[in-house]
Amino acid sequence: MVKDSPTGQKLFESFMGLRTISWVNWQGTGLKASDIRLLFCIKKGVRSDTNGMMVSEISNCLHVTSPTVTQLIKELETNGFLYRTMDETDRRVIRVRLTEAGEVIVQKAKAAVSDAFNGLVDYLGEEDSVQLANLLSRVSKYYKERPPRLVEGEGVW
Amino acid sequence: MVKDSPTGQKLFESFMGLRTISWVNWQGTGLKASDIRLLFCIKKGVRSDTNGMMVSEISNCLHVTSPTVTQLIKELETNGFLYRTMDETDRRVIRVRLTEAGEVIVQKAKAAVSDAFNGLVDYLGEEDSVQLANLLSRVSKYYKERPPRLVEGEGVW
DNA sequence: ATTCATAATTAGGTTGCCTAATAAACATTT
DNA sequence: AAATGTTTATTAGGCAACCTAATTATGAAT
Repeated sequence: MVKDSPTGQKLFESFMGLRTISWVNWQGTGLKASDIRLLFCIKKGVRSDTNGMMVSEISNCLHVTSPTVTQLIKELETNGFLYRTMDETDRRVIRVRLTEAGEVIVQKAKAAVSDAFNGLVDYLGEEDSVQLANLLSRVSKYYKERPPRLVEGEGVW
Repeated sequence: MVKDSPTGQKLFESFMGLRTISWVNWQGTGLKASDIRLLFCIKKGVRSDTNGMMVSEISNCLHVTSPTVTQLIKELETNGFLYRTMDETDRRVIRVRLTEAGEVIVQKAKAAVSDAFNGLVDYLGEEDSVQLANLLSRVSKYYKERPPRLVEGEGVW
């Protein structure tokens, strides 16, 4: 028996309303949103990992499958924003790092993010913005801990 | 000169973390997420409009272009979940309404939403859930009022 | 030595949008 | 009334951002 939850419905509608928002205009970088996210992910991951990032680590970080990562990497490598090296101890593994050009793009992209989000933060106010970020983090955490149930049978589930 | 905004960066990361979440499992309905959103939109819009919804109204409601709406409608019409009629006073306009089968699917889908979101609402707590919904509404409103700046020239903008 | 598991890749497909061009009907101007 | 412009929906075609299944190479375990 499913509980009727107006709050749940409201939340659902709110999240759906965000679907088509294009948060940042990346045109200045000449790259696509998915490319930038990948570069951000590597920038972040390599700080604490001098070996460069594995495809599987990136996959986990971005919540996408490894074929998707391979695809993204391939394009960005030919454009010279990152490079791969073989892992020294496990030859199945490749290590991905930013090139100098990649670092430059990341800086540009960060500026674009600031520019895009300053307006929103001003609109919401600093306090509410922080709270929103925290709530959204909790939402992500919830879905990470509790992956969606799989369906079989005839009901809605 | 762009202000450095850690709050903006945090918000950005939080929103990006939501990207790949599949909020509701619609398999029980046999339809895709975009189909369900369209049916919800019509269900909502026709309450206050006995004439059925125009393509342009749906387009506005879902924040997608009218060719996208036409495409969605076409599929759902052949599946028998909605039907079109010509407007009586303006022959350019078509009016879209749910069929009985469409109404049934909408009810099923609403149950699926409740089922999917009850868990999240429990996790966040009722109060925080409501607050989150409100904050997200404000975000939507911000982007509706203030469409993204267009780019030209060489800077990040 | 064989079997199993893991890492990355290749190939091909789907979803969910988009833009540009077109057709039909309505509205406005001359 | 005719021409022009505008609005509505549609058709055609394309792209971004993912996915699954199958494959190859290597490493780990029995």
